[in-house]
Amino acid sequence: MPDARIVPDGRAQQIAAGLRAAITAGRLAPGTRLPSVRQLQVQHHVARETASRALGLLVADGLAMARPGSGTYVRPRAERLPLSPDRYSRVSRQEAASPGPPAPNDRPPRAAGFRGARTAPAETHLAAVFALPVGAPVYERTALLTHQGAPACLLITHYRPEHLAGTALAAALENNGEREHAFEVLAAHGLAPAAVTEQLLTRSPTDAERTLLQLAGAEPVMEVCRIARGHNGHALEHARLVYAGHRFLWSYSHRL
Amino acid sequence: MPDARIVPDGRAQQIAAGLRAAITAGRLAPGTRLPSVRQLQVQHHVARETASRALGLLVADGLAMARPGSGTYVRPRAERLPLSPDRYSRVSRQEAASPGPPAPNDRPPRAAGFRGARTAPAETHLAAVFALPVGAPVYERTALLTHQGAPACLLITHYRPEHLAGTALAAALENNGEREHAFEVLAAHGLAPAAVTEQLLTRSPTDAERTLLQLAGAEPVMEVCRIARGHNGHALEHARLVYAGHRFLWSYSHRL
DNA sequence: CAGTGGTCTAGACCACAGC
DNA sequence: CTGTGGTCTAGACCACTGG
Repeated sequence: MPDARIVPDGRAQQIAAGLRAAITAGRLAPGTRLPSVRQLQVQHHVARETASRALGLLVADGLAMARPGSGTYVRPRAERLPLSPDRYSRVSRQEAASPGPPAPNDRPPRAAGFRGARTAPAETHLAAVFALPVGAPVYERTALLTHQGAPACLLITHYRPEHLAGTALAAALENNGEREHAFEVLAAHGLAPAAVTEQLLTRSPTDAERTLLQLAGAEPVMEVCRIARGHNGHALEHARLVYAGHRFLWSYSHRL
Repeated sequence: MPDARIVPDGRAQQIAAGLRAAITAGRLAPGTRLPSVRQLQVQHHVARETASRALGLLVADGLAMARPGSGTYVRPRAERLPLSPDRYSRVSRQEAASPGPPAPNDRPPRAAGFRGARTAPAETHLAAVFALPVGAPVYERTALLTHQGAPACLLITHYRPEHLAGTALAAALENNGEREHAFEVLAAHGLAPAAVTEQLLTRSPTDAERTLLQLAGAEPVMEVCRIARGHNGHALEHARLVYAGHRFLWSYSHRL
């Protein structure tokens, strides 16, 4: 029961602590190359394995990234981009007039990387959302969204097939992805969402997510399940988004 | 640039993969003791260190927990408790009539463990929220909330001192914590919140959080900054909550 | 090519759990 | 007391980077 483990000691932890302090204090700027395994080995009079473990601890913390064959580098710390439901209703007048400081990088993630679309059978959860029988066909789109040039979010979206199959809306969604939010495309085709519910959870990434989102060490993902409904309450869109958790900030307001 | 690392091989990874499959497939029930380091060593003809690393990978994944001197055990997977802003306005009629299945464990976390209260000087962010000069005194409460007997959430709450200092409200908040949400206590004293904004972010826990919340491996925390405002728009409460991220699910609805 | 991180080995010592 | 996980050592091989 006494499972304490307050603060583990050990040579590897000590070496890591020294570097960790230097990084968080800013003495080692992002992008700087850390001492190599062999340098740490002689500096601290430890075995190679121990020095390697010390750097491994920093990588696991997300403070550093290892590039085999090159070195271990201080990881740049990205600012968190706020995401709020306002972005669903706000018209994208981003590039309006002034190129001033108020809008440096507050553009939501846009599609890039792979994209795909297909018709797939609905599993139980999805079928319930759309009030369809299990196994009924649904229209599915997948995308990898990027922000500031880096992968930011995996996206799987589902639609009712009768809304999309062979319609202009489907083509519009295909050719979009770079410019405007899917909600704007839906609205332009007479399917404006009237309400959105979002469920958020945080967890460790899978191996696939870790590589696709370029996550380091123990950085978590934020998994968001979003359901958009029309004025009649029927589901228009079901989206499952897996964000690189360290790059965003989710903001919600509620009147009591 | 080609930083792929699709799926790392290595003996330790292979051994871990076998156990991981057995766990996720349910062949190894939660609570089961995994093979010991020395058993794995002879079973797979590897060095002790390698077998130890294999178990370490499972612990890092949150699939297992190591109890030194005893063994390594399959970690119980907790259900996620949904949290939605509804809980702020819902009257706590939990123990009303039927003890049926609809309300088994959907009670929000309640205070337990340490609690504290003091007056502290406001730092810049807090001062801005309360429209006070930096360094002005604010009333601060800390608590460790538990759910189903396990630590669930660290809580730091701030209030304007004139609302609390030496009032019945302060005493009520002190003596509460077990029964009702702080908002109900505030409302009972004429300070009913009219709007709430919440900012959520996910990150790796600090060492202190990892021990206080009994987090295993790479399990992330969800950090929530909540600001409750009265009808005049002035901040009534500022709360910073750090949840054990794997045990909850945050739910929000929004009308467009 | 020399230097990098990643991994494995065989052996050792420690602190702790539980009988 | 035996078995447990945790850690360190000294040495080795590998695949890779980058001049």
